Amino acid sequence: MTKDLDTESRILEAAKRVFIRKGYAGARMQEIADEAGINKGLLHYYFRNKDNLFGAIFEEAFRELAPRTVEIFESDEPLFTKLEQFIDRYLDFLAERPYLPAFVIQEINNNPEGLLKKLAESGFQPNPMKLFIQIQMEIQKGNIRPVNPIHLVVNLISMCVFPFVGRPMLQQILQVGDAEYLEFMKMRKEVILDFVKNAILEEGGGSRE
Amino acid sequence: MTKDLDTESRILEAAKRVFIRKGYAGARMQEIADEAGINKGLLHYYFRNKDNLFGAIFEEAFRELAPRTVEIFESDEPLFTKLEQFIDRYLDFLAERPYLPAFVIQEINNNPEGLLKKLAESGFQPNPMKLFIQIQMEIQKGNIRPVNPIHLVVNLISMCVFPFVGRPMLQQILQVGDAEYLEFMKMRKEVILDFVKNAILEEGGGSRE
DNA sequence: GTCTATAGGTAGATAGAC
DNA sequence: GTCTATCTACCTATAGAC
Repeated sequence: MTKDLDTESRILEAAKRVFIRKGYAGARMQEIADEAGINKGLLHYYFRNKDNLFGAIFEEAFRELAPRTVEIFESDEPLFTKLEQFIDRYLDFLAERPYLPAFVIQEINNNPEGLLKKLAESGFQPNPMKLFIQIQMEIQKGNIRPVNPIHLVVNLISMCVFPFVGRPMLQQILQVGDAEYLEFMKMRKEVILDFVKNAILEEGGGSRE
Repeated sequence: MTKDLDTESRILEAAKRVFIRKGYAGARMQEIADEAGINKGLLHYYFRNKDNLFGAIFEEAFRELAPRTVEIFESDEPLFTKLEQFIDRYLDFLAERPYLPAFVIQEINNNPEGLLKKLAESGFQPNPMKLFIQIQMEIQKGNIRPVNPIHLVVNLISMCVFPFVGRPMLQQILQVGDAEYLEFMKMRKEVILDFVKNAILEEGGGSRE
């Protein structure tokens, strides 16, 4: 439990937990109040209504998640260093917030117009061009196989994020218990990096830088 | 619009659309009635309550989705034929029901106890062992690199499903419009198969059977 | 700032006419 | 089977005491 933070922070923490657990439509102001150890009235005192409270949570969640996701676009490192750092940091990040991506994706899917418009207005404009060009250069140099940069990035993100988003379904399909799944997740950094490297490295090919 | 089907089917079709669009908690019986072109009373006449109606939709959705997902476990084909067939059929299937996996995943995530229990009771018990053993055999024969079978299957499913589940987010990150994304999705069968093959084929290695 | 009480609206479910 | 009207419960939001 969050101890003696100020009330606003307690509300935000509680709201985050409830919204992530139930989604916007399934969350109840009463449940958030209970979880924060206060009463409903105070929720409306601090945040005028449910939309406002949700907006604060969603924006915070997105601000946490998005920079990590697009981090791979910004760095100046060589391609394989970049890939390795991205996988390493992103999986660490997700391991500490395993429910974050499913929450963000669910809410965007349920309300694409509203939420995506707000994100665009808030100036969220990632720029993947630098990475795409870097990949093209490596192809021209003969270091990696000819791969479509967009597909490479989508494959990478998919392999990192989906095991969190689709965890219950994957466990059901693969008939894997909780302990086994956690063990499985620990190995993924190495597995994904190997998988991607082997998929794109030119066989005879040049240097890895 | 669904034309002159019998009422029950019209309700099911409408409910499916609304539940998929809004999720269980966000869906309104009124909206389903409107979408079916009938009134609320009839919903309760055919399906006693919201839970019942949702149950019918979810079970149908899951029955559609799950066999496709685990289809890869059943076939008797050689490994690479199996992979190719799975990617081909699964992406065709998803292209016609792009919102299905996000819906199923969202509802399982929001209510894991209830829905997973029902699935287990309904006898959904996939058996991935045959595929896992087949992969091990190929490794022993030196045809493919030593890869953990679970990770291979998770990587494959992730690359197939996530572009549908996370589409709005991916488009936002990659700054890609609708037309461009559809174009991108058309290429994915080939891309995923190539990616996986290159990732796991032993370089010097043996036959591809 | 924090509480209790309650207003106002809406959603699911039922009753009953046709 | 299908409709309208209505009940009941719940949920968001507000009012007002402390």
